[in-house]
Amino acid sequence: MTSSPAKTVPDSSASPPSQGQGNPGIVPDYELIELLFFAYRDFVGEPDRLLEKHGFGRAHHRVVHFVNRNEGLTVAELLDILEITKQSLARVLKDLISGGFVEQRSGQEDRRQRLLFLTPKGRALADQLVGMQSRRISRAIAGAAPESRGLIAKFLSELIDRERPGSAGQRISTGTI
Amino acid sequence: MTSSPAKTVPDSSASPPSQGQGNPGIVPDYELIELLFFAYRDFVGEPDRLLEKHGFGRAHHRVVHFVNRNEGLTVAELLDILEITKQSLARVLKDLISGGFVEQRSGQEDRRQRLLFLTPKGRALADQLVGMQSRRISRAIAGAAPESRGLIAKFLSELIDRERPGSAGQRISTGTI
DNA sequence: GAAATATGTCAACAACATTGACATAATTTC
DNA sequence: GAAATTATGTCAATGTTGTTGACATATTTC
Repeated sequence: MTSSPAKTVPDSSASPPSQGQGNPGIVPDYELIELLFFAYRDFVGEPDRLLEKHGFGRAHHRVVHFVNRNEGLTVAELLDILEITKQSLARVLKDLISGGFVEQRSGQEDRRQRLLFLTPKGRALADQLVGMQSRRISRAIAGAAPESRGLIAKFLSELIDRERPGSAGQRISTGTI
Repeated sequence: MTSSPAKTVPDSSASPPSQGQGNPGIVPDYELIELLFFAYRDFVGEPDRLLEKHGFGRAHHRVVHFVNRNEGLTVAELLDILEITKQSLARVLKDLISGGFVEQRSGQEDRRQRLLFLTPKGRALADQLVGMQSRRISRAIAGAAPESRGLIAKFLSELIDRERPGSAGQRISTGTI
């Protein structure tokens, strides 16, 4: 592999590949599209390597994260946030419960509900994961103008779907969150 | 499901879940962590729905995208960008070639190489995908201060790993791209 | 008491990733 | 020119995460 490395993200020169034919009036934003791809990959890649040591994957990460952020939430609420099926959640939840990271308690008002909580062990893991992602964000934003953070948050929240009823984006835009 | 929707992203109040115990000095950045999750999900979710009509998935999207962006690249270069295994690539590449979206031609200097090109059909698909993602970005950035775009691009590129040798991040930071 | 709800579980399947081994053709090295 | 290396393809096996659809149980609501 002594071949020249593929050019990819930051090109300002480079022959225009296909000039957005069939997309009248839209300026192809290759740069941000690819930056989102690479940035997200590495952003979740680092947690992945820690999770692997516990035999967990990304799905476990999401569950631990949102239970940490919303202790006592119901299974239905978690499904609503993650937008996955009951079965997909059940699988990873089972791992997390049997591993002693997550606990279930019956709801007091409605005893059909299984409220989800982190154990101290689960909280420690969640904190580690949040820590590494927060550090990465902090590094990435360091030295930038003070208004950057707000602009970035605004941009990301505007990327989220507003139409899909019940979606995270929907809940954000209606202030239900 | 008449239960109250789970709070998740934009909370400034809310009881602090675990206050980053075990992460001395790190301020947990729940907001950006979750915005990245939701934003990326919807950002790739829209393309997903178009790809489904062709019987394709995300892996096909990535291949079409990077072949479009780098016509004539070799299989090895594509593997290098995607950071997946030969087998994973082979599977989707086979679909794309048999479907008439991608073409292979032997290299002129090195005839072992199979250079990858999009057919007009493949280019049309790539353009559609780039179009919808570009529109989403454009909408998200509309009305923001003119310097926003640069700040966002900087932030995202800073999220990318610089250490991993040969990685996209590495290539970016060394200007090899 | 009947209907609706919250959750759990089972079976089957699909997409996408992995590893490791091996085959072929072409190029490079000595 | 023979040997080693390289670029690619392919096979078999496996794991994670997602899906659908059906069904069971406990609890709440009407």
